[in-house]
Amino acid sequence: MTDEITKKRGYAIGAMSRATGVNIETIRYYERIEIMPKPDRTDGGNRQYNYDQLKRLFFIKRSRELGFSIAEIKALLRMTDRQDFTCGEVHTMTVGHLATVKKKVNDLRRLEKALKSMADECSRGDLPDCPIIDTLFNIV
Amino acid sequence: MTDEITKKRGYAIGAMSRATGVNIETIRYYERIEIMPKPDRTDGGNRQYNYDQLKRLFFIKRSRELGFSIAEIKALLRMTDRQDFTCGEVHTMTVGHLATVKKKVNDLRRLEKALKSMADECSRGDLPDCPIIDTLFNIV
DNA sequence: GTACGATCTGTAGCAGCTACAGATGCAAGA
DNA sequence: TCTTGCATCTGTAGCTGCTACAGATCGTAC
Repeated sequence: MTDEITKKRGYAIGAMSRATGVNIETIRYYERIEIMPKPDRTDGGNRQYNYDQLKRLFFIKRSRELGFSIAEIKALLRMTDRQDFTCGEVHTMTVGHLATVKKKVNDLRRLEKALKSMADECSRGDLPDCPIIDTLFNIV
Repeated sequence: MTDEITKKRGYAIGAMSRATGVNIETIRYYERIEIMPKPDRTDGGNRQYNYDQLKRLFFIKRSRELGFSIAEIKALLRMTDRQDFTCGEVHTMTVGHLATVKKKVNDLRRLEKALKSMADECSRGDLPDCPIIDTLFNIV
């Protein structure tokens, strides 16, 4: 945590952005879609965030990095906001998400294989005659 | 190839869709973004495709399944349309695409690991106390 | 006081579709 | 020939998750 981020004061949106690595525009977007709360404002109208909001933004950032969709994050945050979640529920969501990630990995690996075999067949020649194009163009 | 799809006649958009598995709306979208040509029309104004256009749509479908972006497909099609491509160029594009796919696979596998270890740590309990949420919420 | 960066709002754009509404086209059966 | 009913038409708006402006104001250091 840098000097400008302590638990004491409020943070401007730029400080939030630097602290979390979330783009300023994206922070405002998160407010608009209501996964971040409306923060306090200075007299002039600039946003002033507090420590809880910083933690929340970190939560969102990390969840996004883990591939959770905004809808999933909304569900997680709703649970934590209400404090009515159980560990089991969270586990279920995580495992569900894990399954979709696994599926994506599998899909991409098949795809990788297909691309690789296409590329391997190709002579890289100078002629407009290419097994890659042929493969893509021929109707099975 | 079904009965309605032969080289002889023209195909309505629905036949194209059934033959390739590409959504009707998507076919019209491909026309709009100019990766599919404007087809002939019946007197009443309905689209009538020919065999080349069917092959082209298959090409697009397959390329999309292989994860090529529309921009990449545009480039490939421009080359084949002009007949001025070389096999080497196509190979380069394919290998480039292969690299981004590999990177995606790696990213997703790291993600999968992280999710798995989070899920494994979780006791699936009935309490609102969850190591997953803790992990996501704690500021490092 | 002034300068200059930070922030403001509002809107439009990106990819790659998908989903309507409301109006026609077309083909098969009576 | 008429009718029924699915297929297709155009145009526009929506989806996800941002990002990128423009043009105005805020805030702070000198």
